[in-house]
Amino acid sequence: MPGGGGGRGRGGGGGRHRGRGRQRRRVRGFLKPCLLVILSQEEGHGYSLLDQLGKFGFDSERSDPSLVYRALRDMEDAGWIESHWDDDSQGPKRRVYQILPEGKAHLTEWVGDLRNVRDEISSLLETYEEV
Amino acid sequence: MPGGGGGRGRGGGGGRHRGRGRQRRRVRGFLKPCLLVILSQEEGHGYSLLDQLGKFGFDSERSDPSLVYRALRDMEDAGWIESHWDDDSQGPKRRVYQILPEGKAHLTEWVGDLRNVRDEISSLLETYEEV
DNA sequence: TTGTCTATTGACAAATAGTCTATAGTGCGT
DNA sequence: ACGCACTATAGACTATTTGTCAATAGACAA
Repeated sequence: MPGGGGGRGRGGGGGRHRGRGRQRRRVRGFLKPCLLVILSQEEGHGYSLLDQLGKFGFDSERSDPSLVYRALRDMEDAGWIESHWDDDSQGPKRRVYQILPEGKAHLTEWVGDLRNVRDEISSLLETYEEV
Repeated sequence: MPGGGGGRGRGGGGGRHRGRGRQRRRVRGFLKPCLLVILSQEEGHGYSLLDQLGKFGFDSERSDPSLVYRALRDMEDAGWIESHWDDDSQGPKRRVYQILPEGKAHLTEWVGDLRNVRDEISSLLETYEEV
C-alpha cells in the first residue's frame, strides 16, 4: 500500500503530517489567481507552486496538493496555461506549467475584481469599526 | 413604495425575469459577514438587507433575494441571529432579524479573517504589479 | 528489494452558490 | 368584488466549487 493514508509527509525533515482538522478559508476563490500570478513570474510545477502559495496566505501544511493540481488542470483545459514534461529534474518527472496570453488576460480581469473586493472588504471593516 | 426611488425594478413589467446573464462574483463567501455587519448596526428584514448590500459591492439588481433569505435562515438555525414578525408595517408581514451575541462573536472572528484576506489580496496585487 | 520521498492523478463527498417557481398579504384602479 | 402590481418570504432543484482520501509511479538510498 504505497503512499497510504496517514500523511505523506512532504517537505524536508522528517515526515510532516498535513493536519487533521484543516480549516476552511473563510473567503474563497482565491487559488487560481494566485497560481496565475506566480506563473506570470516564472514557470513552475505543482509542488513548487504549492510551496509558493504560502506567500499569499495559504497554509501549505494544510493545503492539499490535489487542490493545486486540479486548479492547474482546469486552467490548462481552459487554455489559460500550458504544460510540458520536465525529465531533467531530480526524482519523478514534473509537469511544468507556463502562462499563456489567455491566462494573462484573465489575470488582468481578475486583478481588477480583486481590487474591488479589497475595497469592499475595507468598507465592511470600516462599517464594523463604527459600531 | 416607501423610499423607493431608484427602485429595485425587480420583476419589472409583467414577467419577472430577473436579469439574465447574471454574473458570479469572483470571490465568494462574503454574503454572511455583510449581513452580520448590517445587522450589528440595526435590525432589518430580508428586502431591506438586500437593498443595503449594495454598499458592499453586491449588485442588488443581480442578487437573488432567495440567497439573502437562505443566508438569514441558516444563520438563525445556527443561533447567530433571531427573528420576530413585524405586522405593523405596510404590506405583507416582515420577518425582522436581530443579531445575537453568538453572531457578534462570529462576526468578530470573521473580521479578523477578512483583514487577513485583504492583506493577502494586497500582496497578490503588489506581486502582480512587479511584473 | 524495500522503504521513503517527490510528484501527479482520480474518485467521491460535502459545502456553497445560483436559478426558478410558489405562496401570500396589501392596496389600487375599475 | 375582481384582477393586477408590488412587497415579502420560502422551497425545490441544479450547478459549481471545495475538501478528503486514496492510488499510482519514478528515483534513490540503505
